[in-house]
This record gives sequence, structure tokens and C-alpha cells, in this order.
Amino acid sequence: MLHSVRNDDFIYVTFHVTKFGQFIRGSTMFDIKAIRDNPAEFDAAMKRRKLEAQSPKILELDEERRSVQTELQVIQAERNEKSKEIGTIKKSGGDAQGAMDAVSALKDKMATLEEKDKEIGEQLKTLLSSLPNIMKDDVPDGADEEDNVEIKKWGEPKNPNGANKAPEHYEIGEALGMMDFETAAKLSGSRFVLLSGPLARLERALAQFMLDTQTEKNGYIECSPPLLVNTDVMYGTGQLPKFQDDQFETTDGRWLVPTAEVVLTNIVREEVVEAETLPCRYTAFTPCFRKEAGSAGKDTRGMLRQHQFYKVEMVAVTKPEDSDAEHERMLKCAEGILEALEIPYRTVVLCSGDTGFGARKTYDIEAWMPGQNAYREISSCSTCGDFQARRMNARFKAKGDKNTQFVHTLNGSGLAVGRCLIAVMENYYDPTDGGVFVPEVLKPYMGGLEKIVKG
RNA sequence: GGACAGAUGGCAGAGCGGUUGAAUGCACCGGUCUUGAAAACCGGCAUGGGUGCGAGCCCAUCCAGGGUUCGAAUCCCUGUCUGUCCGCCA
Repeated sequence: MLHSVRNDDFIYVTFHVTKFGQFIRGSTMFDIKAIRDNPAEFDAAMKRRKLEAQSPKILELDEERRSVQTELQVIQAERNEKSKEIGTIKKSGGDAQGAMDAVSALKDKMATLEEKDKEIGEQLKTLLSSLPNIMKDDVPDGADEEDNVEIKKWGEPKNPNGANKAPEHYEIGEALGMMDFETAAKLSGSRFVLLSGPLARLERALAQFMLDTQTEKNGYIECSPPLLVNTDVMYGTGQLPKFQDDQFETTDGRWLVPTAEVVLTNIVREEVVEAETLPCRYTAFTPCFRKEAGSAGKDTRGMLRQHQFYKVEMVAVTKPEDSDAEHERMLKCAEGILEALEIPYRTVVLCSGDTGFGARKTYDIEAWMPGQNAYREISSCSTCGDFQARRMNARFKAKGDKNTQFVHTLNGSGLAVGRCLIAVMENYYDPTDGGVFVPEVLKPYMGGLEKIVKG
């Protein structure tokens, strides 16, 4: 349920998350003026998202609301004027009863209009907050992941076509005695894993290496953020209200972050930052929590798809004109990790049917996984334009400039640690003894260990 | 968890029922002065929305929500956050 609590176009909304009585505040996701000026363009953008034309309903509500507001404002102006008169009369000791009665008489009408305005605002907000971002023109059309377009391939995949298929990561890990799904299931249920010994350390080494690279080499600021966030924040990056079912919610109305993107991006929420401080680049190594509600039966074996996994995330906040270049830069920062680890990968541009709700354009990096004989997603780098910024009311201002503008936000995995662990295990597997070589760049993080072997 | 005290423009900080959208200072912008700069002086400077070709006019906003009132930044209730003290605890 959505309740608008202001009667202006910059709708502040309280979004009742039922039992907790929590609120979400944020502006509309789209420039309603732009929709008003060019509804056809907006409808075309939604059509690419496989949605029917949205502008007729939006504009109908918008028009209705504005007419109610105009009517209301006339009465409010009258009230304000009369009340001032009463003040003057009373000051000079006169009798203001007549004027007071007149203002009282306006009250019913005002209450009715206010109620109506609120109701229409709710409807409009409900509608708008569930519409996806407008994609960039250069996003290829397509139905699903089959239509994503490969733009880069790096490295030589081992055993392509499965000539002698390598074991899958869970076979390797279980054989080593360092990857235990049964115990994890006992502790937590399905889609959890217990790593131990050098394999647990390898995961930590990967994270350390990624974090050091993103901070020291690529200039991201390391953050150690809260992992439990409020409803406003989840709304800001677009997880709510539409994807509530994918999220873990606490009993006191907070949410476990599904990705550090949520916290890092919201650092600038409700801020007006100075233009000179942009771009802001943040990175964090955090656990991520996801219900994986819609993926029953998918990737059930192994640790590819878990309710909890580690990820090093990159977030950038830029001026509008810089976001495209920043997107390319971020992609390179992610790809650089796989190159340093010498793991073959390919990069694809997601097609219109596969691009996420909040993204204007997304690159996926897929690492080669010999055990599956396939490239699998290991990073996703998206540019969101001002979509999240509008939801968060995150703006910037140039020095000397009177007006504020919405910032642009970008996010990318740099990389998903759990999946990267899988890639390392399968790519560095030694069939002669079932061990896993430690990649060169990780050795310093492994205390100089060369190879993980059973024992 | 208990007891107080707060929350006002980019920041600091007055106001505590009636032309207060809000004093003042800092910051910022324009100008005067100066060889240039600083200082000094003069002027400007909140946000969102509606309406108009436009100068403008109108509405809303002083943490959020609700209430009292002809009228609320100011009074009352609830929530959130911050500070201080006490208790508890990794």
C-alpha cells in the first residue's frame, strides 16, 4: 500500500510494509513532465520491457491530481488570506467572528479535496514505483539470455566441448573434505555451504585480493557498511516494492542486504553533493542474502546459487555526462580481476529481455567453468542513469550553479567471491591428485601455499 | 532497557500561536575599490509544485505522521534519529 503524504509532484510517499508500519520516502522514478511532454517515447521504452503503454493511465491520474490540487490551492489561498485578516482585526481589538466562521466553512471542502489528492497520489506512486528503468538505445533487443550479445572473449577455455570434462567444484571440494553441504544443511537448510581449512582461506584470499585491487589500483574507497538496512534504502535502489519476495526481512522491519550495491549506493541518498567531489567510487566486501524465490530447482547442486554468499561490490556515483565512461571503466575493473587470476571469460551485453529492473544497460562477465563446460555469470555491471537517484533523491550541484541535478549511479560486482572460488577450483584443478593450485596472485594471501591438497 | 535534552535553509544558529519562508553569521554568486589578490563596502542567494509568453502570482515545506486552532516552526500525541547520564552487553 502506498500513501502519498504531500500534494506536490515530488511525491513523498509512505509505503506501508504491512505489520511494521514502516515508511518509504522517495520521489517518483520518472520525470512526470517528460512523460507529459512525450508520452509516445515513454510508451516505446516500456514496450521494450514487454509492458503495454503506461502513459494513458499515468497521464489520466496526473491530470486528475493537478486539477484537484488547483482547486485545493484556491481554497487554501482564501483561508490564508482570511486568517491574516483575522489577525489584523484582533490586533486592533475588533470583532472577527464573522471572518472566523467563514474560514471554518471552508474546512469540509478542503478535507474532501485533500483526501482525494492523497488517494490519486497513492495510485500514481503505486503505478510508477513498479515500472522498470528506461533502457539505453544501444541495448540490443531480445527475449532472454539467449539473445545477449558477446562483445569480448579473453583467454583459452580448457576442455571446451567437454572432451575430458573436469569435475565440478563440489566434487573437487567434497573430495578434498573442505566443502560440506550436509553440515550446512543441518545448520541452516538448503543452499548453504560450510567451507573449511585452506579452501575457506582461499575464499578469504580471493576477497582480499579483489578488495586490494579495487582500492589500491582502481581508486575505490573501501567501506564496511551495515548489512541490515531500512525500507527506504531498499526502495531507493529498487529492491522494493516489486521484489520483496526475494528479500530477507527481519522481525523488526529491516532487511538483509541482497548486495552491497544497496548500502553503497544509498550513501548519497537525500544528499546534495558538490560536483567537484564526483565521481564517488565505493567498494565493499560483504555477505549477500537472497531468498532465490524464483529459482527453485535451478543450480541446486554446489555453491553456485546460495542464500548467502560473499561479494566485493563496486559502486560509482557520477555526473550524468560521465556515467557512460564510468560504466566502461567499471567493467574493466571487474574484468581485471579475472585476468589477474588468469581465468578465461567472456563479456556480454544483456539484451532488452534480460536487463534488470533498475538498469539502463548491463554488462555481464561470465567466467569459464570447466566442470560445467560453460561460461557462467560472475559479475554484472550496470548503469542506472538517474533511476535510483530519483528514488533516493540524490543530487549534485555545480559550484555557482543555482540548480541541482540528479546524479547517475552505477554498480558492478568486482567480483562475486563464491562463484570466483568455483572458477578457481575448476580452472586450477589438478587431475593427478585432485588438488587445486593456488593462482599466482593469491599466493601472498595464502601464506605462500602453492597448492590445496587433501590432508 | 531507564531518565533527561535536542532535530530550523549548503553549514552554524535565532525565533516558541498572527504579513516569519523564517533574524544573524559563515559559505557561495555579482559588483565597487585594487597593478593583481586579500580586506572593506554594496547587492543577491532554500526546495518542490501549480499557473502564465513573461515580470510575476499562488500552494506546500522549519525531522516524519497525526491532532488542537480562524491561523502552527511555535501547543498536544506518536514514531525516528542525535546528544548526555544510568543499567546491560560482544
